Amino acid sequence: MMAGGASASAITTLLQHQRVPPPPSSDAFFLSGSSPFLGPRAMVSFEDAHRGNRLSRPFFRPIDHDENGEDDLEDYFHQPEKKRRLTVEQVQFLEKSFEAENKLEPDRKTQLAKDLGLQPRQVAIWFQNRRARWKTKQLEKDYEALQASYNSLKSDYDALVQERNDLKAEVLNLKDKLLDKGKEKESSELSSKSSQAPFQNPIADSVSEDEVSRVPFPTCRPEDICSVKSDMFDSESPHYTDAGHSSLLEPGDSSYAFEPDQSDLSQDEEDNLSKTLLPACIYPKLEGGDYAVPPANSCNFGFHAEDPAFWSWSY
DNA sequence: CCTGTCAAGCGGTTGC
DNA sequence: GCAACCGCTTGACAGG
Repeated sequence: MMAGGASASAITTLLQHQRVPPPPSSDAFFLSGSSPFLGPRAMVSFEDAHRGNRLSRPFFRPIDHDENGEDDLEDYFHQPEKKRRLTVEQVQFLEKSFEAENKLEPDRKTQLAKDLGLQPRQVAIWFQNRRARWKTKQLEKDYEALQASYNSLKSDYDALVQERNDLKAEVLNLKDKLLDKGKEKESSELSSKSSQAPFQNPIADSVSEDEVSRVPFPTCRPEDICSVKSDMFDSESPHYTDAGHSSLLEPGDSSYAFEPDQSDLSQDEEDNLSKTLLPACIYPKLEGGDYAVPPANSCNFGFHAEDPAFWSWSY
């Protein structure tokens, strides 16, 4: 934190080149006298000097204005307020002070005001505005970070969708082969055991063709999966568990940020996806809402694409 | 003339 | 109740 006392000399050093004509005599009371920050464009308000009077007027006329006699002085005090920017040096010093501490204690405010030749209220206003600007920039940074995170997750998600579609096609293909095998077996058994009840293919009877893609996962036992799965899956893939589904994909709301091909996703799946794909790190707290509670490792989806527990949820 | 920036105004909120 | 703060807005000003 920058002590106010140390600032005066720094300011003097910084601005010893800047000399400003004295203000109108009637204003002298409000000035801190020798401050080198009384730049030509500095403006202070009567408001603080005359408490309660909201009419504000500049203490200083810009240096490029002529100052000729009482008429001008009269005009000066009756002109509507003209806003004047703080000098570069004033702003520099305020910036340094802001970097040290973006909150303004009363003591520091009065010291800064004295050092800079400003009204304390001006210093307070400058800090208010500066905090607002800082917040705006921070929001922009956060937005950019969110955007980058979103793009990354989106591309990951798209890749996974593509992969899932490929796998689904492969499963369909293998199911067709199973059906063919079943029919062959049925015909051979019919010929050899014509007196017995006909073999019933569990898959063919329980799943209609147009619903083949919606076969509930429990009908597909892990060993079945292992037997039909492609070499895509490592047979030593570590953790197939029945609990895998629920632990990875928690129920959630339907605030889904993406607009992917959702034609074959159930609402629950979409919700789960939204939870999985939008972790807390990119979930700023929304007004009146709570943070979503994503899986702890959801930044990488919390699972490997090869994990059967993962790919099973979509079938 | 348009637009961006900034000091300041104003109303609402909060903490003491 | 008051002071400090915040969000939003206004008005002056500068630069393209």
